[in-house]
Amino acid sequence: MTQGTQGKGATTSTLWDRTRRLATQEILQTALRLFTQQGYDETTIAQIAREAGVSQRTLFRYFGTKEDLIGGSEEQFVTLLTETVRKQPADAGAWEALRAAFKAALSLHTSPEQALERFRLVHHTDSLRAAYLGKRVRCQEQLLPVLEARLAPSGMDRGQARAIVATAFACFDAATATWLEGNGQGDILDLYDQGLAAVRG
Amino acid sequence: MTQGTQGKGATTSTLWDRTRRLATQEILQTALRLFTQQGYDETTIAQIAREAGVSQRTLFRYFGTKEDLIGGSEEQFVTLLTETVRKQPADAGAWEALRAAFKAALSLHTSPEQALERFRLVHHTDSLRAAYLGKRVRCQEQLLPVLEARLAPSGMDRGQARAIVATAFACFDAATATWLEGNGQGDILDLYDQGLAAVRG
DNA sequence: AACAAGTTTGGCAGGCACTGCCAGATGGGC
DNA sequence: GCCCATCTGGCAGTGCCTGCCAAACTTGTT
Repeated sequence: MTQGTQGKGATTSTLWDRTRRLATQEILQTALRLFTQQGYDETTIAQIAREAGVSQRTLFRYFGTKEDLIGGSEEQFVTLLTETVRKQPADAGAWEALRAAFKAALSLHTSPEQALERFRLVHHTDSLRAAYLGKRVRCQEQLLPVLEARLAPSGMDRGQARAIVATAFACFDAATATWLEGNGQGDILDLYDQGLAAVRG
Repeated sequence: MTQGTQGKGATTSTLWDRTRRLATQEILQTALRLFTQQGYDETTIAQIAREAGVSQRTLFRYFGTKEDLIGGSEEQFVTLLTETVRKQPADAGAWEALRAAFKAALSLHTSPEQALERFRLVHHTDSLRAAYLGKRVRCQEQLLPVLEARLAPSGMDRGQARAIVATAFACFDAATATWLEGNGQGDILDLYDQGLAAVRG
């Protein structure tokens, strides 16, 4: 609805878009800084807005909720996951496709340190964790139809496909939890493989 | 903290406790009725309190949050699950123990119709679902140490145990989702078995 | 360079969940 | 019947979030 005549231009040159991008980054950085400094619940929207130099009203226009100030948008995440799965070779099974999707998702983080910091924050804050889990199940639901095609040849019904997707995400979560417990030691994907091996063994 | 000199008496005779129990039921019923009638988000605490005949302040003393007005307390749930697992015979594997725990949890519902209604409500309301998922992972975490003993002989480490517990819960959730999709057709535990079979190949 | 049109912003009022505080009502033990 | 412990209700206040409207700004045109 915003820019209709943009075609596929690489650098969106309009001043509005640039300012918007800057403000987004500024807000996001400020929020993350304050959250890690004094805790999520102890940080108010008013404070973030003040220190980021925008009004509360504008902040809420950029990010719908306080929880959104943590991670990339859910939409972006869903797109990445579904596209990655879709791009997998036709002969790849559902498990491989899901693994590839997780790998792609993990590569979004700029550094393991930042990932650790973020995971820790989400993991230790009830409201944040709940919000994350909500996004997670919505991702699962979006992924289900994409994977059903890959599972139909094996004679799997919808319910079983759902169980497989849910299991993959569960093992991914378990892997990040274990990774977190070890303060970022090792590779999340390795932990994921080990967990899945224990389950499917 | 409330009654200390109660020992293990069956009928708590104090008037206070009886009134308290009555009020709890009244509030719970009113809330569930209003939620199903007009939706969770469209129902305010003020309305529930008014129709249940208590003040908002008292309602919040009985139930800490609006989400708590839906299901049994998290504590009760955790206790049931852990106790059930603990009571399983020593030679039962982790998977059987978890299955038994889910079976026990399912038997808490008074009727499949009520269970369906409740599940539907939780499933369709974002905030409720997020709260439920939060409780769920906390249950997982409490269950982990109980199951670790059962898994140690197989040479499973903590991370793998976590993956197994997470997978069981994931398949349980997938089963309820499928059950919900079929409007309560079939048995949740059967769906759980089918899902787990698909996962464990 | 000024103008018209569309978009974004900020401030205000308000709703809702939730909490701390304090006075008043109520049940329990003597 | 009395005192103490507990519970209740109302009030004010915080924090997240939304709708609304006027002011400021960007853009394309003349």
